[in-house]
Amino acid sequence: MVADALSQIFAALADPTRRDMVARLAVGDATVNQLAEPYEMSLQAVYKHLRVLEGAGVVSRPPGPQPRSVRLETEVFDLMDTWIERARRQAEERYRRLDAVLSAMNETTTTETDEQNGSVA
Amino acid sequence: MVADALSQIFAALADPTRRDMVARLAVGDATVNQLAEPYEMSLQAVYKHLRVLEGAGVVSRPPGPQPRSVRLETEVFDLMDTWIERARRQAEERYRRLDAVLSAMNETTTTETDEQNGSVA
DNA sequence: AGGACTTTCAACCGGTTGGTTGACTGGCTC
DNA sequence: GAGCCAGTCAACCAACCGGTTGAAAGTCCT
Repeated sequence: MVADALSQIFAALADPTRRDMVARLAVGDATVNQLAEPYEMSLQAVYKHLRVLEGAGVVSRPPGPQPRSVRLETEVFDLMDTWIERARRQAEERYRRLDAVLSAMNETTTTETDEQNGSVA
Repeated sequence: MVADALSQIFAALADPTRRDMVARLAVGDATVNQLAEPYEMSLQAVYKHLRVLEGAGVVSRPPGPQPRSVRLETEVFDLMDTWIERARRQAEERYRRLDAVLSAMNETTTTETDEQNGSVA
């Protein structure tokens, strides 16, 4: 196992319950019980989710007195952003290049170009 | 199942092979065979990955002549960004607020006071 | 029509996941 | 030290995932 960091982060955030926990933790730290309170599932299930988030580095649990706190670890956002923005930038750049090529072709060759497109799903 | 869009997107990107496909598709469209070429796995396995990406809306396959092309669908990046940045912003704002409170406490009350807790409703 | 190639479906397998229940530990407070 | 409460571990289960193989459609070109 020990999947790479990004895989773990994305996988951790692929669950709605876990995303909700993260959203709530962004507002403020919480204990396991506070975290579990809104959900229907058992406390143990929440704890398991927590361990997934912790394993992905999305969350940390500084040791402390009885009601241990859970804290959001915001660096993972940077990791995701880096990957996402890289892909996005490359794609956009490519589209720009493609447009350039197309318009260049349009200028030089005045032949017809019936290009019908209807994307969108 | 029809899990919500974000869950599907995150889950799709949680696999290294799939992320690699996306990275390569950001550079340019490809056919399934071209996509599959670098990997050890069977063509069918690649196809399955493709369907996951397609199901998440990360990728589209406009109908066309025999070697069908696979195209990256960049809108999903916006969806992820929106979620990520919202969480990040809230967390940062909260830390800023916390810092303000702490420094304020440091200034006004130079004596007693160990009121340190960060709980949440 | 035949043949090659691409695409897709289906069944199967081992490992992981999300959830359950039950039991156990660790600290605090009487 | 008894008891409670928060947190944790372990076993189990059904469902899902990533991969395989085998077979069936399409689709294109002679």
